Amino acid sequence: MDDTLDRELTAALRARGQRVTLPRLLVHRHVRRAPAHVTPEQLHAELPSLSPATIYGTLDLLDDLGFVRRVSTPRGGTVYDSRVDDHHHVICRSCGRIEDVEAPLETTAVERAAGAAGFRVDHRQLAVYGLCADCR
Amino acid sequence: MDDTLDRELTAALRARGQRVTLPRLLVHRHVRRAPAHVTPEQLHAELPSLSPATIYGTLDLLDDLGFVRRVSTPRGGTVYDSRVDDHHHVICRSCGRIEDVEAPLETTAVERAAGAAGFRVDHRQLAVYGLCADCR
DNA sequence: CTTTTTGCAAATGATTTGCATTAAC
DNA sequence: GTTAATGCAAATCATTTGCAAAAAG
Repeated sequence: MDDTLDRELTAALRARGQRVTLPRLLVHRHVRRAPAHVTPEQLHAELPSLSPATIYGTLDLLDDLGFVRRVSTPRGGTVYDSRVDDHHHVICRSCGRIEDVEAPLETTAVERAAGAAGFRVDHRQLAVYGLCADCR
Repeated sequence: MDDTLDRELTAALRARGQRVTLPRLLVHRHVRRAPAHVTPEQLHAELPSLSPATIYGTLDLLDDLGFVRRVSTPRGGTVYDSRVDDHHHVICRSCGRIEDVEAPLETTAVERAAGAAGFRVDHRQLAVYGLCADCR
C-alpha cells in the first residue's frame, strides 16, 4: 500500500535529481495517508525520529513537488493538506478550526488578471472566514 | 482629512462601548491611508511611540470592526489590507510578494456549503499562488 | 472615581540556521 | 568517493502575556 505512494515520490525526486531518503518517504506517507489536515507538530509526534528541521524542510519540498498544499491559518499556524483536487476551506476566526468545503469555483477571471500582472499561477485557494457552530 | 477617518472609527468604537484613544486613532489612520498592504512591523516603524503589543491588539480590533482585512502569507507573515471591497491576491511562492488582483469571483456555492457546515461566513478571500515575473 | 487601555519586558511558539555527521548515489 | 540530506542545539522571528502605570469616560 505504501508502494504506490513511495513510487510516486521516488519518480518525482529522481526527475529533479534529488535523493530518495527514508525521512522523505516517511513524511510523504504520513501526510498523504492522513485523514485530514496535518500540522508539522503532529507529524513530529508521529515520527519522533525525525528532527523538526527535517519535517519542515520535507514538507516544503513536498509542497514544491505538488504532493501537498500548504495552508496558512490566521493565527499563525500552518497546516498541510494532502488533497490537491479542487476544494476549499472554511476557517473559524475564533478557534482556528479548518474544514474542507466541497463546491465549485470559477477562477479563470482572477487567474487571467494574475497572469497579466506577470505571475505564472499554479495554485488557487479560497478561504472563507467566519465563526463555526461551536464559537457562536 | 483625518477627520473623516477619525469620525468613522470613533462611531464604531462608541457603538461597541469601547474607548477612543490616541493609539487607536493613529493606527487606524496609518493603515487606512497606506497605499498598499502593511505589516505590523512597518506600522511600528512609522509609529515608534506605540508598543508592539498595542499595534497588534489594535490591528486585531480594526479587523474585528471590519475596517481592515488580515491576510496571512505563506511564510508566516501577516499583512493588513485596508481595501475591504471585493478583490483578491496573487502571492509569489518564492519571494512572498503580494499583489491585488482586480477580478470578479462567484463564491455563493462555496458560501452555501460553508453555511451548511454550520459556519456563519463574513469574509471570503481567494489567494492565487505562483511565481512572479522577477522570480522566474 | 472606575475601568479600560497602554507600555514595558519577559515569555512563548513556530520555524530556521550552522555545522558536524550520515547516508545516497 | 562525492555531494546532498540529516540531526542537533542554538538562534531568530513574529506574536502574546502579565502586570503596574496612565488615560478615558
